[in-house]
Amino acid sequence: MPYSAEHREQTRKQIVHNARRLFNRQGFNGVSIDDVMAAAGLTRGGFYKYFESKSKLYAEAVLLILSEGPVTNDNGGIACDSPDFASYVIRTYLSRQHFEDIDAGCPLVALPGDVARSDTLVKQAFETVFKAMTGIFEGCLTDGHRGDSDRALAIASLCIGAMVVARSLEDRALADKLRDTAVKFAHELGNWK
Amino acid sequence: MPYSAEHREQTRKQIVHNARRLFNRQGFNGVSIDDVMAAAGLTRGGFYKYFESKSKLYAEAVLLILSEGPVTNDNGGIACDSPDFASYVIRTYLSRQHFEDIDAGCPLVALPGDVARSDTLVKQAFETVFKAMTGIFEGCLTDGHRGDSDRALAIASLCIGAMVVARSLEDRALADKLRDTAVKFAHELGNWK
DNA sequence: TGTACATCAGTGAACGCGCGTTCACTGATGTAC
DNA sequence: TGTACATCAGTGAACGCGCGTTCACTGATGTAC
Repeated sequence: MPYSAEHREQTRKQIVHNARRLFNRQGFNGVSIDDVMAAAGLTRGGFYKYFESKSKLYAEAVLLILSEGPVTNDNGGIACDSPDFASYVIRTYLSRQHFEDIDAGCPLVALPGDVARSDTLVKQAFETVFKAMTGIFEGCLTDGHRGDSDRALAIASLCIGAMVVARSLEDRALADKLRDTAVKFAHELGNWK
Repeated sequence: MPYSAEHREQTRKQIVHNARRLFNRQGFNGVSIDDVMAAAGLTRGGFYKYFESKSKLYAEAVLLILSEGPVTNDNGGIACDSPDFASYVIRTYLSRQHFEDIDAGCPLVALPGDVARSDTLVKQAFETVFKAMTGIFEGCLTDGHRGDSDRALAIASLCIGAMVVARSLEDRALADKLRDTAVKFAHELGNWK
């Protein structure tokens, strides 16, 4: 039994990690298996020792935001069902840093068009991430809005929509305005300060 | 001078028209020039008699929603600065028909990821369409919100975000709920009934 | 009215390239003895 | 402790295919005479 299971796991992680970065930046069709493997320090041929297909890798890369995203691992020290937490998430999501950091950014922003044209597995991965996001917002609703899952859907849609559009505009000033505006109205919808 | 100018214009229109349909469904990389020309009843070789590059065609196809979209040509007989018109646009935009009619749908929904990775000209086309949409909403704001361009940006982001995500989900019921919810909150944000 | 012709819309082969996937192989590894 | 070996991670050539773009060409057209 040569090579440890740990070695295999490590290599696999390297591949998915780099795939996520590349897919986020270039989209599904813009990234080749060569690209992914080279970024992981390997060559083309070994890919199918780890993944059944490019599509399966894609689905896994989309899910990576949940385990390696900025929000899940680091709550900024705030209780995860408080208005402050919602505010923190919104401001982080719509920050200039997230706008620019496409590599490690949210796949909901970088890949929706791609995903709409992909297979079931990929859409399910996308859905899982989206539900995680709306779940966060729903958990932070208080007062008369507690448990208002529709409201959480709307807030998430607003945040995602604003970022998606912002990244597709040529006018940087308008993109900035769009982010700021979305922060403001997301707070308004959630009744957060 | 063989062939009329009209003939040339007609052929050009055929190409862009089919390109729009195909791009909306398959994205930039998913459509080949062969595909576009074949759909227009022509062959590959003639393409460059009409367009400088695939990218230029893409930009033009994105803009087509403005002249051939459902909203501009047919206002449903409602004054275009009234709350009723805003309501009509929102309901049309988030309708099941628009959800399913990807071919003739809004490029803001079908292509944002693609566009973010495209060149300046394409992003400018995207921006033009987006501004047209926010302009409609802004024109319909009344009462205390008149001229509140930020509010119009937020409403547009919400509508676009909801549709973009809805198309990328596997769960059809959740997609439907997302559309309905966006209709509700877009009305709320615009203070429209 | 009829015909020769310049124009240019449209053709289809070709160029150089990259893709996803397969496969026979090499060689590093930890284990058994 | 040292060595032979089974395992399998990783290699790189190959397959069959499609891409964006170029180009020499064909042939339908309306015009000039």
